[in-house]
Formats: sequence, structure tokens, C-alpha cells
Amino acid sequence: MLSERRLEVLRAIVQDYVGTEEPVGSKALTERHKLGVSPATVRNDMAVLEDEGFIAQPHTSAGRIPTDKGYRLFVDKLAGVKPLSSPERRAIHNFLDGAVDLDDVVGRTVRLLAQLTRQVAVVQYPSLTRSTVRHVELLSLAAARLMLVLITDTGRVEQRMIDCPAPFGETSLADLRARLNSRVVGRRFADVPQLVQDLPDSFESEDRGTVSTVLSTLLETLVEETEERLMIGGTSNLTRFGHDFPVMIRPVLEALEEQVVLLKLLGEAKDSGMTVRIGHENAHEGLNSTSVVAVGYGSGDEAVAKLGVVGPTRMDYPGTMGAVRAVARYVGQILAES
Amino acid sequence: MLSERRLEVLRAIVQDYVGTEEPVGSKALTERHKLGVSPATVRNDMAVLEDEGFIAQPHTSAGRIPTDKGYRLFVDKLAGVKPLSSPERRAIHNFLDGAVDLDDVVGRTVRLLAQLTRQVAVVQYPSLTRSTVRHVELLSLAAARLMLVLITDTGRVEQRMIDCPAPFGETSLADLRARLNSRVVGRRFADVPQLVQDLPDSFESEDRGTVSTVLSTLLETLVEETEERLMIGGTSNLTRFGHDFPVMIRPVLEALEEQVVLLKLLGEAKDSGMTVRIGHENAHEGLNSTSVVAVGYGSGDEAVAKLGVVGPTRMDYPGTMGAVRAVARYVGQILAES
DNA sequence: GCTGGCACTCGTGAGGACAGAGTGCCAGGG
DNA sequence: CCCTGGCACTCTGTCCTCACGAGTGCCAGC
Repeated sequence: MLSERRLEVLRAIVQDYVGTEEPVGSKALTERHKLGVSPATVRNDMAVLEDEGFIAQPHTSAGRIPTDKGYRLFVDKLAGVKPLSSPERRAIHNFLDGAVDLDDVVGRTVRLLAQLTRQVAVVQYPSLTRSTVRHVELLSLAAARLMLVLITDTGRVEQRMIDCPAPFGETSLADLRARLNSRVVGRRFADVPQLVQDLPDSFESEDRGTVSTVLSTLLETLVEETEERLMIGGTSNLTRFGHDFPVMIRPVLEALEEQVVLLKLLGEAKDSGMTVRIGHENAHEGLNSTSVVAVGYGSGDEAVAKLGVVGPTRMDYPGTMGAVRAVARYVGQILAES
Repeated sequence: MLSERRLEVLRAIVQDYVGTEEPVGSKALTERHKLGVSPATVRNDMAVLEDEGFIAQPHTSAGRIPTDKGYRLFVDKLAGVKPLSSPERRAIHNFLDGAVDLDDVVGRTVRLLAQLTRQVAVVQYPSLTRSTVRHVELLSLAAARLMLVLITDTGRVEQRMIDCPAPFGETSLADLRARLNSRVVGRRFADVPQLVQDLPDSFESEDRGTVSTVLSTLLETLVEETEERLMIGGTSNLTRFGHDFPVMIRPVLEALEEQVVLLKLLGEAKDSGMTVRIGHENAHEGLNSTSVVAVGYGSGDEAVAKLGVVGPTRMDYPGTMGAVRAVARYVGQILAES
């Protein structure tokens, strides 16, 4: 186990490196932090920390920089979550209140998060599978053409066109609409398939084809849209990456464009509590020099989706974690109210 | 007026510079293009072109690069629109067919355009003000709480919560729904306000307050959403910007994050026909070293929105213009079908 | 009006010297 | 046993200089 002071040295190295973005040497450390020991002692400690793999030197006779393992220790043991200042808290309220619909909530959240953390923000739309059905609407557009509209308790709306195998009367339509709603409203998406499977049986044979078509479209929608949507923002913060940003930025931009990658990234985060993935802990290669801070958010006690930020491993973890947590909580409240 | 050969020299310079991204000299020009004259002659021509402001040299004794004015002349007079190859055309079909809803259409379009042009793609959602109403739906969520759902002919869906001043019965609701739809379905959004203004008068006094609330929410939605939405993609193509991309990329990324800027950018494009804005022709400062190629698209003869790409002024104009035009046409078809 | 020749200008890259920062190690002292 | 000061060593980054080459502008001749 590392002594108390060595941990203190590691903390100091991380803090300085995050601030200056330059390898930090023993002398600078003793000057900027009250460690109470001489540079030589710090050098010994640093040698140990390097042996243990917490720090590394880019080249002989340069200062040290934290490794992923070093950041990991820092996050787990040495750093708390920094609560937001009250101006920041006010900013969250001002920014998120007055959102008119779900798109707006997500859009504002992503901008807010990017602004607070000065990093790339990623916000997942509330999941459909974990949502409940608020309403299913069926509209007749033409004799044999329907529109299916699906509304969730989180305000998300999906619609699909349906070409019916046979004309479908207004009364049958009203009937189907009523029966559908009575069965599925308030239920979780995941349960819908069983709830509707016997519906066609109760219709006249000439309508049965259409009813089946409608139901299969509904189920398809549920499956397809399990593939979640998300929104990202603050990509211009990538230019803050550091002096080597020209090399780093390309794979990161590419990864950010792949929704699949991002969804997997958020998916790997724990359902509750904050998850921090540092550097190579991220499965995706392009993100090997980034850290991801993610957390679930939801209207109630349960997470309906996740949000987070992507930034350089050299980031202000306490501040970032504080901002992410605060935003997630407030978004949860907003969703609960609407 | 410039002689035929001088124009030819300009064309050659533009083509070479776009290809190599390096200042092009007189010798290289005569080697790569059959101009039929010696380097010395080309040098004289280049001196003239430089006097006229079509080309410039980064420093004495380097080759020449086209200026914005040079690109302008190239686009206006020297370059056609390059039609797509048939594999590319097939790619468009494969990629866009099978889109399930409007979000999907726009999403696929943006990815496709980014891929074809290897630049940043921007696609505006079909405008509401120019759209027509397909259906207005009113759902009762609770005794005094309604949901308004607005569906456009381009497949766009907007919804709003409404808190009613007084409980509103199912019959009144059905009544309002029917009257609303009979008045506005098939009409343009811009015309809706006049069409509904006298609606409250025909209701019982106890319902009149709710009806007014619903209508004002509807009108609000129309106004708010005139503020258009758009989607961008292919930002990782910004890394293709050239050797000076580290400096260029930041203002561009920042501009791309400002929806307002992008909307203005697309708004400045002509309603019909392709618009190319080169370098400083763009009002926004951050985009002074980019060119924007934009074109309107629509389900019928009229444009309902615009799409385009943003790239370095040093871009392949004929190819880009060809791709943008082809994609716009095909998206128009898709929208017309749905 | 085109061409070949020539002198001139600069940016670029290689090579070398130098200062500065930082380290590792060691011997001495609390 | 741990800390400290000292010292030699190793790198990197920077600043020269210098030679090279690409490209130009100009001029005289065809």
C-alpha cells in the first residue's frame, strides 16, 4: 500500500497536470504544494509511483504525467465530487426551465452540459423499453392507409405509416383504437407484445388482416426504436484537448458520429451511480485517450436513460462529475413534472 | 476580359490545387496539363491573373493558390456540375430507401451527403410554415389535461401539453377535434390562424376557455416551430481540411454548433437552383475559409427546406455540387411518396 | 506574342551548439 | 529508517547557420 504522502504526491501531480497540461517535476511540485518535504524526497516517491504504474515520464528527464491507472486511483480514492457553485446551479435552472417539449429538454441539456464542463456532452433520449405507453393513436389518412402514433410517458412520440391489406371502416378503427388503448395504456413497452397478441381474434374476419398489420407495425416500432436515439453537443470543446489535439480529434470525432459506439459507451455505464471510464478502459479504440463520465437519469427512482460527457483523460474529474450529476438530477425532475 | 488560355490556366490551377493542396507553380502546370505553351508564358498569364485578383502567392517564390474570387470565377464560368457515377447513384437509393420516418429520412440524408462529399453535411427539416396540416389530434390525459399532436404532410410531428382552465368532457373534445380538423386539414400552416379564430364562439360558454387555450397553444406551436430544426453530420471530415486544419477547425465547429448561424446560412441560399458561397462571401466570420453549397429540396415543385454541405474553399466544386443536387432530388422524391 | 535564359528571393530542412529542466543516485545527518 | 543536499547525466527544445531547390520576374531574341 502506498503511504499517505505518496498518495498526496499523486494527487498533486494530477491536479497540476490537469491545470498546466505539462509534465510536472519534483521541484515545481514542492513549490506549489505544501508537502513539507524536499524535492529529493518527492523524487523518491515519484520513482515508486512510477514503478507501481501510476505515473510515467514521456521521456527521460522530463516531468511525470499520470497514467490511466493513476487517474483511476485519483478518481476512486483521492477526489470527491465537487458540488456546483450557486451561479452554476442557477444556470441549470434558467437553462432547463422553459423547455417546451422533449426534443427541447434534450437539446437544452446537451448544450448546458457542454457549457458547464467545457467538454463534449452526450444525452440519450429516454428509453422506450423502460417507458410506459401514454396513448396510441390511429388516424385514417385514406381508405386503406393509416397512421400510427405512439406517445410515451416521457413525452416521446413515434409515428408510422401503415398500408392496410383491405379498406378499414371508421367504426372498426374507433373500435381498434379503444381496445388497443385499454390494453396498453400505462403499461411498459416490454409488456406490450403479450398484451395485444390475441387482439385480432376478436375482430371480424375481413378486418383481421388490417388489425394484424397494425399490431405488427406497432411491435416493429417498439423493436426498432429500442435502438435508442441520442444527441451530442459541444464538439468544439474538442479543440481544448491539448497541444496534440490535431492527432486526437479525428478518431474522437469519428467515434462520436457513430451512434452505435456512443450508445454502447453509455450502455456500459452502471444503471445507478456515476460511472467514470478512463482512457483504455473504454472499449472503443478511438476513445483510448478520452475519459467518459456517465450517469443515469430518470423521472422517478429508476433511470430511463443516461447522459454524460466525453473529454480528455486529463480532465477536471471532481468538477466534471459534479456537473454531470447535478444536470442529471435536474433533468430527472423536469421529466417528472411534465 | 481574360483570354481563353488564361481561363484555362486558372482552371488548371484550381484543379491542381484542389488535388494536391499545395501552391502550384508554372512548371508543374505545363507538365500536368496540355496547355501547349511554355512555363514562361504561363508565368506571364499567372502574373495577369494575380493582378486581377484571381490567384495569390502565399509568399514570394512559392506557387499560386486561387483566391475566393478565383474560385468564384471557376464555379461560375469554368466548372460544370459533375453528374454522379452510377455506383454513387445506387448508393443514394440503397441508403435512403427504407427510412421509416422523417427523423430517419433526415438522418440518413445527412450521413449520405457527408459520405458522398466527404464534407460536413447540413440538412434542414421540412419547414412547418410551408407545410400543410395532415391531422390535428387531441387526447385527454386527465380531467383537465390535454395533449395536442400536430402532424404535417411531410411527416413531422409536434406535441404539446395543455392544462385546461376547466374540465373538458369527451363529447366536447370529440366535437372540437372534428371541427378543428375539418377546418385546417390540408391547409397551409400560415393560413391556420384565420381559419380557427372564430371557433370558440360556437362552443358552450363553459368550454370556451378551454377551446381558446387549445387554439392559442396551437398557434404558439406554429410560431415557435417556425424556428426550424436541422441536423448536421460528417464533422469528422473537418480533419480533411488541410495542413492548417488545427487553426481552422475551431471556429467552424463553433459555427456549426450554432443552429442560428446554420439556419441563416441556408436561409441565404436561393430558393431554387444551387447556391455556392465561397470563403468571405459567407457572412459568418468563422466560416470565412469555408465554402457552402446549398440547395432547396421539396416533395413537389416547391422547396420545403434546404440542405447542403460545408467544406474548405479548396473543395471539388463540380463533384460536390453534383452530389448535393442528386441527394436533394432524391430526398424530394422520398418525401413526395410518404 | 511566345520562348529560353538568368539572376534573385524565400521557405525548408539538416546539422550543431547550448541552455534548462528534470532525473537518479549517493553519502551524510536527524 | 527516512529525509536531504549535492552532483553528474540525459534529454528536449530552441536558436543559429547554411545550402538547396522551387518558383518567380524580367529581358532579349525569334
